[in-house]
Amino acid sequence: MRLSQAFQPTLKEVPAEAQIASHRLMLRAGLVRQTSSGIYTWLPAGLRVLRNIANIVRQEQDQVGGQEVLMPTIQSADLWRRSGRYDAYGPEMLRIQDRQGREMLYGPTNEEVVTDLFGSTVKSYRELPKVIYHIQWKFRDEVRPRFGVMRGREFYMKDAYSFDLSYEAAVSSYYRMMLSYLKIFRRLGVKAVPMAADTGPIGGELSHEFLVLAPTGESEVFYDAGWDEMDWESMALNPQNEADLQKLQNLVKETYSATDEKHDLTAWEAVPEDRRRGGRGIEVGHIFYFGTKYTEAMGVEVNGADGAAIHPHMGSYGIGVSRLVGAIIEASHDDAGIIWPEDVAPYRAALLNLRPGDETCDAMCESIYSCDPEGLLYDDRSERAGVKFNDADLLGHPWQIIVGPRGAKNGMVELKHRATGERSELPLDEALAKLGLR
RNA sequence: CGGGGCGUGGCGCAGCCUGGUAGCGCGCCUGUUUUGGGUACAGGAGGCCCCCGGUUCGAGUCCGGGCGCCCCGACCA
Repeated sequence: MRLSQAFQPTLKEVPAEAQIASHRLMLRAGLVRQTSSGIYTWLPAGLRVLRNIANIVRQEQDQVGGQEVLMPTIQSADLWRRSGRYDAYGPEMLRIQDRQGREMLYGPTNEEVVTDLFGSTVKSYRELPKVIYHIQWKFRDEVRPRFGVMRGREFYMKDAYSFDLSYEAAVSSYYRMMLSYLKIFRRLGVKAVPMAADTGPIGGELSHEFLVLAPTGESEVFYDAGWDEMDWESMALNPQNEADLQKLQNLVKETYSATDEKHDLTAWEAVPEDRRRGGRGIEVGHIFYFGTKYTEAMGVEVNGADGAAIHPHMGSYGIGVSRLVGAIIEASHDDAGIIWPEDVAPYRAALLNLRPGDETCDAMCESIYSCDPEGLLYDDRSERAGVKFNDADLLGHPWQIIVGPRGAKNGMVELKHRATGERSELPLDEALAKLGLR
């Protein structure tokens, strides 16, 4: 993308409403604009990040057998009456009426829709287990939206639902999903620790939240240093292997972690003092096992091998995709701006032409740009070098390819790594090779 | 939902107490200048002062009501 043609506004000054780093940076870098309290428009760069995250989530969910669908945002109240949650959910649910006066709602979650969908299509035990998920906008009328997209009212969420024939199978699905989540967060470049959690209005008995550690997090967390030390790559747990899932389950049992609401002082005392870790965390995922709560309430059953009806056991698994944009920034930024992990960055590199109009610089930039017009943000504006440097740091692309008259006439470009600040001057070909552009 | 605060060009703010020509910085446009970390100078555009009502000769300013937004707390991907 050529920056001169992009819809990419950056702000020099910080809008007064933004209090925390990620919110300030998202506004300054032109990722989002607020349209009303807790509701945002995503601008091109922000949308790219949102999609990158969603794609990683999608790949990993497919990897563990997830089937992607797209359920609606608007749901009927009747469906929620069948589960008994229409009255239970409270004012957080946005309730609306259509022109016939029918009661509708903007979905805060999708257990009802998915359970109904499943029940109306799946009739035999042979079709289980199933994992159905979608990535869709949700609305929860929060009492107090804040922190930008971290606690918006409208938010983008991946929610998956598992259906199993037995408790044991459902627990396997639960830990398989946990494994998938651990991998997702690793790929997103954040450290998220699963912590014992309350089940809230979704109900159920087994539940973990995934928390990204950050000082601005809303929950207080307590965990065993073991979580910092686990080497998931070399453990290579296979989600399709029951023994590996058991291993994970044991690790979770043996390695303490909890948010303040589930904090267990007795168990905490058992953790050696020098291994106790605490802090604040941002909840970016939440998984639940809640058994037959919805399948029973909504009368969903399949036939077993012996012909007897079985209420499938369910779990639900959420990842706050839009919240993750904020959480990642919260965990990865400096005074100059955002520092994107490679896989979520809106562009893999910024290409800075320090002197547009200079024949050598222009020619070199054009040849670099043509390698990957989609993945490079080419700053071809007639701005001063300082402006370009500052904007590039603010936007936080993993790399900056700096082309100035000094080096260009010798066929050299400068490469700056945003995360380390490291700069090196390289011949053009070497630089391209290093970034995988050639 | 309880407590606090704020609404004035795109952004950050002053002006309000003590009513009388709507201001500053940044950004934007034009020109010159500068050319490796937000350059300098000159000229210029841009404002239902959140809305409604009241007081007054006169309201951004005072009074009443409403709306919006933010912050702190209790609640949640």
